[in-house]
Amino acid sequence: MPPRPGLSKAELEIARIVWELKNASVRQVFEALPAGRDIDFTTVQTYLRRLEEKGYLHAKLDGRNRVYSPKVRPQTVIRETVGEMVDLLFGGDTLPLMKHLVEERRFSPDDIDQLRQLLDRLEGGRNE
Amino acid sequence: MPPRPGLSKAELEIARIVWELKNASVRQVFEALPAGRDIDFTTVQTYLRRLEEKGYLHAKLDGRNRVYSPKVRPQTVIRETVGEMVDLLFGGDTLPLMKHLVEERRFSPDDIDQLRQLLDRLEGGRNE
DNA sequence: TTGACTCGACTACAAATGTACGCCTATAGT
DNA sequence: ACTATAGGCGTACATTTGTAGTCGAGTCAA
Repeated sequence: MPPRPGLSKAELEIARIVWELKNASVRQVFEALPAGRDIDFTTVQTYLRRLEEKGYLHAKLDGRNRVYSPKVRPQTVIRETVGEMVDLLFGGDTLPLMKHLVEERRFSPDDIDQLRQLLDRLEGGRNE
Repeated sequence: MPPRPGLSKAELEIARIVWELKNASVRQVFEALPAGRDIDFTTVQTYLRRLEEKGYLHAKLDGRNRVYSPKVRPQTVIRETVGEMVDLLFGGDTLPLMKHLVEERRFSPDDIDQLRQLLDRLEGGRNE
């Protein structure tokens, strides 16, 4: 089986909304768009259709309305997308991305704590 | 001024090579392609031309050869690309991406140490 | 000086992407 | 029943992306 074709930006945006809602009709997705994101209803329809074609979403009929739900797990899409970006931007090396994030994006002290704990847990696992 | 148009994957791949080489002719870029990446010389030419058009690379003539060099700093491109991905995948929230990376990608104990140190430095800065 | 090469410029072109229109039918209100 | 709506479906279409071919001018070797 050919690997799933990748998601475009617009498609990803829409897919994310479906993930959040778990289950959504075109209209629901449309209405969930952030204010200011000004695209046509039918455009959303098209993205959802493509998402289904590409195998990322599942659609079932509720009466004559299509209700979309995730098919591929978000986790998977995230892994693929991030992986691709790491490859392209850092030649596959994750650490530089981490460094970039820590340096360039603002973290609250709270976030930093959480990260520290994550790292600790990792190390724990390793030593077990 | 309109914001620079984004880079496509193939373009990013090529741009990265130029960043590495600092300075490169089409042929040098072509030859620096990883084994197995089988695209035509003229294709590379096209990507470089587009990169120049989009304002990411600077080209100067060395005799009749074009030599490309970075114009926009890699740092900037990385920031934009990563930022966009964080928006798309995590609604702009960086922490989940960090978590994802820590959980899903393998880090060596050494990497973990480096990350810890990064975090420490951050906190130091904050408390100063 | 005649090939054999190499580049740069221009052109080409299919696929993917971003975005929307139009038509038909079911549905709800009157 | 009659009309104004809303949704589904198919279609459209410009732009961007991935990829390459052609042609003409310079360059090097014989």
